[in-house]
Amino acid sequence: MTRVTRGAVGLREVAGHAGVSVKTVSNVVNDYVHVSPATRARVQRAIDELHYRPNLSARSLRRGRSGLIALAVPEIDFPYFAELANHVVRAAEAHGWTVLIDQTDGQARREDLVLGGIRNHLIDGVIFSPLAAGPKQLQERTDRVPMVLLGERTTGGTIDHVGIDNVEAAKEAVLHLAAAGRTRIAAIGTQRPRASGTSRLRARGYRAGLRAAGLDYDDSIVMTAKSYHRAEGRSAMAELLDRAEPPDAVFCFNDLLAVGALRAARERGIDVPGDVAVVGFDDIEECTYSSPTLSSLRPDKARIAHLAVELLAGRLADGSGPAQDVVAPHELVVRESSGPVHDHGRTRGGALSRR
Amino acid sequence: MTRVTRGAVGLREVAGHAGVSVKTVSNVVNDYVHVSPATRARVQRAIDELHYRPNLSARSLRRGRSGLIALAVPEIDFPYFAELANHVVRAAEAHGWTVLIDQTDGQARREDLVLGGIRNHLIDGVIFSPLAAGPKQLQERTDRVPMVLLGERTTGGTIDHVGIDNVEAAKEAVLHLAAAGRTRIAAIGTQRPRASGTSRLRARGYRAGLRAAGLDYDDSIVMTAKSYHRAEGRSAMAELLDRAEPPDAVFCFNDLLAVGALRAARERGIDVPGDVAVVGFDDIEECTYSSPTLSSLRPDKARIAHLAVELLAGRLADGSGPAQDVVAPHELVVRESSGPVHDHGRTRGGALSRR
DNA sequence: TTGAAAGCGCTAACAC
DNA sequence: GTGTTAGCGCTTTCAA
Repeated sequence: MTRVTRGAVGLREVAGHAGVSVKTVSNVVNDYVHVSPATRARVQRAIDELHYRPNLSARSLRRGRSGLIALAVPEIDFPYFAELANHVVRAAEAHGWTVLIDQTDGQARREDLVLGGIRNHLIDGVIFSPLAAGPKQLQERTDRVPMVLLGERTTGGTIDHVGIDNVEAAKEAVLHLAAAGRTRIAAIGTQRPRASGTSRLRARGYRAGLRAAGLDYDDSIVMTAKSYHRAEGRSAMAELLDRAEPPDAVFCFNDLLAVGALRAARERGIDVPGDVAVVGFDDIEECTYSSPTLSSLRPDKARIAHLAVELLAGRLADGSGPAQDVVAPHELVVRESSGPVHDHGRTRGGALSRR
Repeated sequence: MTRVTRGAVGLREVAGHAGVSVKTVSNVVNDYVHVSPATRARVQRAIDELHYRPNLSARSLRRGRSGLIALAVPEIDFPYFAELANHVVRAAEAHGWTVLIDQTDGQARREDLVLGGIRNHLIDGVIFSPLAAGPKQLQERTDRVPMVLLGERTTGGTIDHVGIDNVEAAKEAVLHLAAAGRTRIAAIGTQRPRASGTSRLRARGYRAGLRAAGLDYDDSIVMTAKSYHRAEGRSAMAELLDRAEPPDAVFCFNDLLAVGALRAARERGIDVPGDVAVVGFDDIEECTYSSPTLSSLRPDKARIAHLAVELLAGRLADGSGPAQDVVAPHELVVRESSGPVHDHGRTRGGALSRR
């Protein structure tokens, strides 16, 4: 086959144009030290004139590193994941890495692709927030690409993990509600018994919180949510509020559920926090602007992203060593939805509530 | 240099294991037809046993196609861009493409990198939503990678473009407010005079709407916004409401500004829509759940994403042809924030408003 | 239907 | 400080 340039200008063309060898051009492109200023200038001019750009596929093949990492999340338009992605992109930048988004929809089939190394040798590492995949699938992966898991800690896992203490965080939320005098605290967001992920941990924290507050666990006010979208929170809350004995507080396992719950309350003229307090989880920006503003558990997303990227960096520098498990801090942020009930709030709540 | 396998298993190893040539394995991997079932089965078994995964960098280098497209947006955690990214990822999937996120922060320097072909030969195309880059920069790009622009149409551009009719959409929003009897309609979201992007188009539509409704343009109630974040909307609305003659309606150039505006109103006990109506732009999901729910202009995001991806696909199949400019549909969605004022709303609004 | 071999553009070992 | 060259793993032309 004869040389076909495909119209692309490569090192060779630049070298020819500058009257040097490809190696020298490569040295300039890669900012190597041992290039005389004069040569460097000449090469740089050739690069500019020919609009040369290195072929990253070729570089990646040769170096064995692509400078790409994948972020595999259920849905990029979930505010939590969008905010997290933002932080991951920024943290990755510090290493000169670009982030590639893998949207799994939380489907087992698509998560298996991530675990199976669908993008082998194209990405240097992957940050993975699994929904369907359980500990077994995670252990059995055959892929060699460094991986950092987000979300639930796979007990005894061999894969690096970054997360917050979900049980403790959920417990804090419930204790906060109890301390505010709430005695009938519902939960929205449990999932099918064997579901992996954070829902189980938050449910455990919810029960622990009730216990610590001396409150009884009432299965009838624990609502499952098929997904963590706003619509699910709305319908679950609607069901709770339409009961004969509605709760006086609700702990939602994420903020979208909580926003949906606020909506359901508003539609019924039920005052939050006057009649029912609401606490969410994730502290997405929407919490600060909803009406009422939404109390929430804030995981340190920037920290999580930073830690995940640094763990990857560590694996890339030195693949060996035991799996690490890093716990990022969290914090309860109290806002109107579970804050002190003001007089005018009470009055209005009383006037409007219970239709 | 001797063969260094780096521990990775390649076509060669599979071929050896299966007792066939490299070409045959390649044929199997690429689902070519002329492979006998027996051979295929044998090769497949070798692939499974060795956990072979094709090296995508090598494939990309050889084929000249990577299967990667970039989506370059200001911030991925802007709900509009997150939702758009979701649609782009799905649309790209239909072509077997993976999406890589480039976050520009709307900074000229970072947008120039996109235009300069920072990821040359690594991505097959780029969907770019510029903020800082003007028509000049866009025209002068030296990169050969197919690009589709989102947002403002660069007049007379040589680059494919997908967008909605921003002027018409903004006009509709204003006419809707006028039809509801509002006579003092403010705007939030203009930017510095020479700013590119959609803000100028929406400002033009705003003025056109006022004119069509027979209302005067009042510069004093047209608020600039440095960015399109919620906080900006809140402070701009606060300023408007604290005036001696506050507006009776506000058109915000995006939904985040509108959400911030709702917050400012709520903080002052001013009823929406009783005292002031609010309309946003983008129709992010948050609109459906805010209190009150938010009227908004809905660009068909799925359509935009689909069209952008298809334009790229067209360029990849046949690079030639004139630049295309496709207009996606939009629709005004009226919700509580600008809908009819109900009695109980009025009463409550009256009770609470103007402290 | 399968095999042999060239070469995509780059980096890095080695020579000068 | 600069040049020569092998080869990363794959696809593809050409031959068998």
